[in-house]
Amino acid sequence: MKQDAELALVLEQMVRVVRRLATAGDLGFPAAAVLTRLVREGPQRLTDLAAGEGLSQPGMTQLVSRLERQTLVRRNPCVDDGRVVLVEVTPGGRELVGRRREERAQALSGLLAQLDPTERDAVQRAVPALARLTALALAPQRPTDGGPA
Amino acid sequence: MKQDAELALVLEQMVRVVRRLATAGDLGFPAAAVLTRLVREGPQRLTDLAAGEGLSQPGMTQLVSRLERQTLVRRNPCVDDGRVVLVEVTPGGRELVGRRREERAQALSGLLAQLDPTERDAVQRAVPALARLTALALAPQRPTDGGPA
DNA sequence: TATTGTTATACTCTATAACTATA
DNA sequence: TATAGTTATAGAGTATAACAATA
Repeated sequence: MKQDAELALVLEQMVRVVRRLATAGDLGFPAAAVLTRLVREGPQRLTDLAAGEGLSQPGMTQLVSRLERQTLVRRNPCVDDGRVVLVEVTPGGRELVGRRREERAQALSGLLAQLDPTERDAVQRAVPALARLTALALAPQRPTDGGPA
Repeated sequence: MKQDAELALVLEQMVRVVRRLATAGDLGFPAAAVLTRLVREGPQRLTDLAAGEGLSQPGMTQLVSRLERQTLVRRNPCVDDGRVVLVEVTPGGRELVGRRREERAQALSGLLAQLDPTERDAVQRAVPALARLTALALAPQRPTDGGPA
């Protein structure tokens, strides 16, 4: 369908837009995502972070090391299990997440303000559906399995 | 506004989704974008490609070099001006763009099929507005300048 | 032996600075 | 001198394979 192709194009443009929406701290998308997750969900094991962000475990080790070097996160040992590392956001990291959220909100509302009321309305009506769409796309997909039995 | 925050979240999720929508040829997002542009618009100068994709000129030199190594593009000299390089997609590159487009369309229509008719409708109605939104966001922004004089 | 995490290595993506070649 | 492009260098982001430490 033609609509699908247009939607695909718009989605790809969005990728570019989102990457320019917030730039505080000079963090890339994955670094910001990890930081945001730590703020939202509290300290986490490295393995869980990797799984949650769809990265490999070594990839997450390195990302966390970079964030640690910038003192945005801390590695804490786990008392129950000597193997696990609990990653925790620092006050500085928390503050940066807040600033990015601000930036993003500012930029976005500036853009929305330039749309016609009709357009704004169309976008807002689509948000729940788009949220469902992304949730479906990001859910662990098992094509031969219709879901939980 | 609360809606803005939700929209921002959805947009970020979209970034993840788009990156998983098409994987043929193992190309990253920028590589695929350059290739697609070359298919759509024909041979281009390196400088124009860099400007069009929002990369630095050296960045584009390297990206084009990688694509050339994979024989997805070719560098051609320009007869009018010995300094310029015209980058052209090869048949293999063109074919790969086609395959990726297929993949993406498949994945996307699979996702849309899982939405309710109401949700699908809401998404489709928002596409033009979202296109405008991304166009606004990606336009060269000069806050103190209302546009071409 | 299985799990958690790190190190080693390699590749893409990206920038700035310095350079070459052509106009 | 200005423009087009490349090379040098550095850093983020990502993967797989091999390893160490703990359970």
